[in-house]
Amino acid sequence: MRPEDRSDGQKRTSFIEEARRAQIIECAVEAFAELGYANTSLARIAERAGISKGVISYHFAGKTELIEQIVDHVYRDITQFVLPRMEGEATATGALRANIRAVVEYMRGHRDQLLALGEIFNNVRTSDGRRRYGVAFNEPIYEAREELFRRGQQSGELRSFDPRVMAVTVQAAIDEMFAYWVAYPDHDLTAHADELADLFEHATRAERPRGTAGR
Amino acid sequence: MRPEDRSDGQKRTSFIEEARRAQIIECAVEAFAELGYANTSLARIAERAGISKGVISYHFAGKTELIEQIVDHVYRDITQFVLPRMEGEATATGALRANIRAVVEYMRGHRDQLLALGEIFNNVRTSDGRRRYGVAFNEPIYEAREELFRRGQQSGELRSFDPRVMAVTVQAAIDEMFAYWVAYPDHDLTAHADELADLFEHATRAERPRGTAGR
Amino acid sequence: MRPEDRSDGQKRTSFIEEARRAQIIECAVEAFAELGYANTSLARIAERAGISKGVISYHFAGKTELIEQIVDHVYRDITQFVLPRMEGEATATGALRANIRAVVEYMRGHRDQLLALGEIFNNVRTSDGRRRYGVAFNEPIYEAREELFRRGQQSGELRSFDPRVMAVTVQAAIDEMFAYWVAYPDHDLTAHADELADLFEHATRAERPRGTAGR
Amino acid sequence: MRPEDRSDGQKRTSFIEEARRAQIIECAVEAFAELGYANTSLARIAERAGISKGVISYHFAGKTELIEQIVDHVYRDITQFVLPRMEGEATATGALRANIRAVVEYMRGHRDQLLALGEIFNNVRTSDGRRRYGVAFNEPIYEAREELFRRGQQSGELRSFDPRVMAVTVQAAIDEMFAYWVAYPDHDLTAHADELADLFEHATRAERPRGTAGR
DNA sequence: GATGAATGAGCGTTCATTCAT
DNA sequence: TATGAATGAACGCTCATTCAT
Repeated sequence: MRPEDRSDGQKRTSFIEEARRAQIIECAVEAFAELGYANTSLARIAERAGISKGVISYHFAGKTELIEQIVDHVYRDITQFVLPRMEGEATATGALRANIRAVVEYMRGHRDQLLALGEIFNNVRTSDGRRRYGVAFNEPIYEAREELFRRGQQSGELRSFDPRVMAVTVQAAIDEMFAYWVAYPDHDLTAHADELADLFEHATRAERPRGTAGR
Repeated sequence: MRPEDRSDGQKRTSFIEEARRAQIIECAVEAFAELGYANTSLARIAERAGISKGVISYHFAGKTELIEQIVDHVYRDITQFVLPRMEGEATATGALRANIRAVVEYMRGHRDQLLALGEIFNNVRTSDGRRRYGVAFNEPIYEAREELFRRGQQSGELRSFDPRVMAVTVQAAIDEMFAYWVAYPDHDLTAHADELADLFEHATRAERPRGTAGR
Repeated sequence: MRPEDRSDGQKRTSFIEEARRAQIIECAVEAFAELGYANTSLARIAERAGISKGVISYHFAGKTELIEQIVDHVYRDITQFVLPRMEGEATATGALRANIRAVVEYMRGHRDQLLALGEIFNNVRTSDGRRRYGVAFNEPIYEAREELFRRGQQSGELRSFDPRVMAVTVQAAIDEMFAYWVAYPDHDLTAHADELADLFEHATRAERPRGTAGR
Repeated sequence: MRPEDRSDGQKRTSFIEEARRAQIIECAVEAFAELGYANTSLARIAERAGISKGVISYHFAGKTELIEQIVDHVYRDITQFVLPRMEGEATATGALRANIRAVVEYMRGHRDQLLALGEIFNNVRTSDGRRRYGVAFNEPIYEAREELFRRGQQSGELRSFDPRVMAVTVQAAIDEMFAYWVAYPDHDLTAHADELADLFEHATRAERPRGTAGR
């Protein structure tokens, strides 16, 4: 029985327990990133970690739980990295630019994590065949960005558009920037990020009224 | 033994042969779309087609060839559908809008095909572990769209931006629109398409020179 | 229904029928020789013959009958070649030497046939797991050679030894000469054959009585 | 995952691991001997061992490794048995006779091992279609026997003949003696062995010079 | 006479999982 | 805590054979 299951609530996880879990998660991330979802078996992960295959089953209830832990771990990591870097921006445009830059900065240091997350999102299914981590999993991100756009529209900074479509599209643009960089590692991420920021600035900002130009 | 490509080019495949191959491809597309790549085995495909598992091996050299045929089939289909609908547009903005609308129209009638293509693109790997259909597979699309943007920039219709980033981002926006619609089948595709067209119109059109308005 | 099955006894096999059967047997021999028994399937044979797989099943009751036909064909061929070349030899030693030389001559022109025969002998089993063509299949050869040796012993040409062991060993020596030549195609078959003839001459000839030497 | 060769060389395989491997090898030998190469599948071997099919794949990297282990095992076994029994023989003729007797003695107790080895030698091929264990695999035996004959020729004990042909023929004679005994289990192996020893003694010993006898 | 099409069994292999130690 | 050992299902694929045309 793993310590976590203890009912007395004491010392739910030992240090060594946590270290093993972290090590396994790390190796699993590497495996998913390098080999792809379909080619990543528990045996391959164990091989990378230099441990017996059974150890994974001991520390995680099954492949499903291991994957959930990976998703949790990476998601928490990204959020902790990106959110602080978006604070203090007065305008929606500024916040979006900061958002994109922060994500790009994260990408550089966490290529494997993001690749693994992508493999998992694209492939993991529930037993009834539906995606386990569908678009719906992005809802928090969409909603935050929607809120950002809505405030910008209310303040007159941004033009009128569907905030949900814009939020979804921004995410798609960022994700594809990552995929493109993975495919072409020499690709200039910083330039791409700036282009994206410009793109969405033009796409969202309020238009100066045409008639007033000659005033 | 299936009749191989004859050197004289005559009667390469019989009618019944083609029918079976088409049926198998169709069922495979359904399976990939519904079950996802990792859960789609030849047995599952055969089950859907109501045939014995070995029949697939009889008509296709292997799973690899079946997948290649699916990719070829869908790619040819989508190209034949979209390209004609983009002709006759004078402006880059108009062409892009027509492009988005055509793809949306295709999506409605070919949800499974596009889903299957996505599953295949995201998962198929060569024996050395690299993606079989990587971003590079989108190169023709990127280049066509780049050319469109470049001509728009030269004519003064569009502002200055990196055409490659814009091309990549347009594709990402379209792909994500599809994924979003799959996740939320009640989502208004037409409205989304129009929003995208507006978005990229704002993002790409030339800015009226600030100084010339005689303020 | 194949013509052979006709009860009226007329024209049991047509010319074209025989030609096809001969062609299939020839290609099967090649396949067994090149690929080995385990890798030779009806499909592979058909491929070599440039015919559909089903044709073999049409002309032969099954793989079993095809193999039987091959054995019959090759056996008859060998016998027809070797026997005439052994006639006219007065002594047992001379007959054996002629025998070895004739077989060697046959080997040179029928490498594949002998290889195929070997593959079949070593591998074909009856349904109860026993060898279909065991050592027992060599009985006619053994007996003929035994008879030769026995006559040589009666005439005083040969010393006293077990004719059966000698007959078996001669066959083994010839078979291994063939295998060795197959493995080393540059090996000098003629020299090997002469060595064998010498070897068995020394091994079989009557010894001059030791005591009489000083007479 | 089976514990691979550790770099520190410690505890490479557990006791139970070795026991299972030995058991599987033993059952595989039986299966090859009884059923023949083509009819021996991992499933059949597992059936004999009373274990699940996957267990074999767990203990051996694949069918190839299992077969290699069988060959290694039997080869080592036979060498350890025969070599000591050939020592202390002063003459080449004596050594050869001891050799034949030792092999016969081994045959009696290891019928299946030798049968299995034969099945494997005659059938296993590399992926390019060539024999995995060809005649070349007998080279060490040939060379040792060649050396024996050569020394006998130099000492004047043996007549002049091609040592390689003689070595190859001796091996063929021994192998065929085994095959004959397998086909006719009541066959008198001891008598056969003595006949062979006589045969090769006559075939190899120096002839008394014809002229010196003072006829 | 000949063929394309299909079948069902069996192949070697990989997998996630279980369990006694 | 950790592991080696084992399992049974499923995988992609090949096979000899059957059969309607």
